[in-house]
Amino acid sequence: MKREAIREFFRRLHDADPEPKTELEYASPYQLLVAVVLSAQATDRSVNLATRKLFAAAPTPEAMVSLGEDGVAGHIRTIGLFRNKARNTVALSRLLLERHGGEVPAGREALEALPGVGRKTANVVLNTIFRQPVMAVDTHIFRLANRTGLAPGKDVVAVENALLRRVPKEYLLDAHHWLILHGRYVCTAHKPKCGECCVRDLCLYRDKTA
DNA sequence: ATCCCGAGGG
DNA sequence: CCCTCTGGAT
Repeated sequence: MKREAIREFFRRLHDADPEPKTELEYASPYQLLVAVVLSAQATDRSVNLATRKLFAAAPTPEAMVSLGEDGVAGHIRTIGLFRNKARNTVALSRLLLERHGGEVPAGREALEALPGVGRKTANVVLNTIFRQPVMAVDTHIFRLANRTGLAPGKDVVAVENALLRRVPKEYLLDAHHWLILHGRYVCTAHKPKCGECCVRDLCLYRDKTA
């Protein structure tokens, strides 16, 4: 996609949703971190159903450690990969208390040192909580970047770097959420809704059937 | 490359 | 039945 087309692409997403934000429910940086860890290979809707119960029982890292793996698992059983996620949630909470006074660290290295936190989760926290201009490339953004021709790449790191190079600076801070939301509701994996897409004319794909 | 792993949609 | 959902660790 050409430079001016990319600018127009984000201009339209901005007009449609001037202040995009995550649909994950959370009441603190700690809760956002946990919610993102739980969101791997799961829908936001199912994560929110689980975290409502989980955060009511354990709103802080101290309470999460007390609740324990089995206790956490009991609240998140309806999410896929729940055993790994329960283990990581407790271990991560323990590490936050030991190394960071129970606070969420603002650096990539410290975040990725936490169990269950990889590059994508760290980028979500850095962007959403600390408002840093980074790109968390998840399943939606990877698909959309390649399908539209916005920022093609073989793997997620290649797409991340392509986006950082190509997204205009003034849109970079919110680009993550615009792309996620567009991928979730319009540019879906199966049968994308090209008929109701505001950037269809800029897209490489342009579904023939819609 | 493989495993983890429930719910919802088609 | 199949695929997908804001991945990470081994």
